[in-house]
Amino acid sequence: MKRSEQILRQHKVKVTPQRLAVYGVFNNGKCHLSAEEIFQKVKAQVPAISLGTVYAILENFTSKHLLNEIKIDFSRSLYERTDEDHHHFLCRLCRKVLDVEMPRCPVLDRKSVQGHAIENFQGYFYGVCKDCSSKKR
Amino acid sequence: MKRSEQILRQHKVKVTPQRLAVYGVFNNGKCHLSAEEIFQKVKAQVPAISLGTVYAILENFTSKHLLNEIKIDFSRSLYERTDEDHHHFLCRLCRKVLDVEMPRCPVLDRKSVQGHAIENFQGYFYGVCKDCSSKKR
DNA sequence: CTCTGTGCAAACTCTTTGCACTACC
DNA sequence: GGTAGTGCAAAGAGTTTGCACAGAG
Repeated sequence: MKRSEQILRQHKVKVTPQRLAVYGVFNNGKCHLSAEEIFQKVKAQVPAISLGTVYAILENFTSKHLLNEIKIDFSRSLYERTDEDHHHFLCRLCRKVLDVEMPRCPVLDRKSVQGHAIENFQGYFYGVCKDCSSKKR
Repeated sequence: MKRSEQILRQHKVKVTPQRLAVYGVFNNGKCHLSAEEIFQKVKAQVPAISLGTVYAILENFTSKHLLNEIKIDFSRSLYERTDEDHHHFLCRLCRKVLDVEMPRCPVLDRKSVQGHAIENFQGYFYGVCKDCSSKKR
């Protein structure tokens, strides 16, 4: 699978087995993963990897816009591929984070607000998800 | 100033000097404060208060919708009065959090998305603020 | 009087840092 | 070969927890 390697190079990210493995974790469809989850998954491929390295790679990837850091939950960060365009929903009961597709808001296409240059936007919804509200009644 | 006391009671929050002091910290215009900042300000009025109590009060106030927890910055939470309606902007250079007034997006008035009940929304912009970009050139 | 809130300190979680070693380019 | 990445362990920040005492309703 040369594809991931190309993408890393396109983003001017130095290629290592650890980085390919971290990037590869996100290949299986849409997902939001914590550093710890990524660490566990990557260990299957690169057993010697350390959690510190995972954090270093995640920091590198987010600064190069390969990944987005999602801070919707109040304890840990989640990460996802940047190629997805949506908001996020956190259920206060089951703590699951769900993607929310919505009609694109015109403000999000703006390059600046009140003179401040916009590089990124995150929209977070909080509430109770469909599954949890149906369980209750 | 009986006003704060009334508001606390209206929100079914038991009134104590500590709680009045924490609530009072937000009286001076729009502000986003961290737990530590609130702790420091409240100590002026209630010297014996502890940081743990501040956290307990903040948790109580957010659950009763007296305050909003803002998790835009990746290290600590900020808190603000709920009566303000806006998004937030974090400057990646000076780390300041700014309010962003914008045309209200129609999706925000929805009570649910894809079957999930919405109780709260936070819109976070990331980038470089006006002050920092003017300093650079 | 009872139950919740408070103060204090220790514990916990997630993340960052320092340093020696490794390996991309 | 030089610079950036890695592994490990320890440190750090912010927040939570447990418990005994105090105070609101």
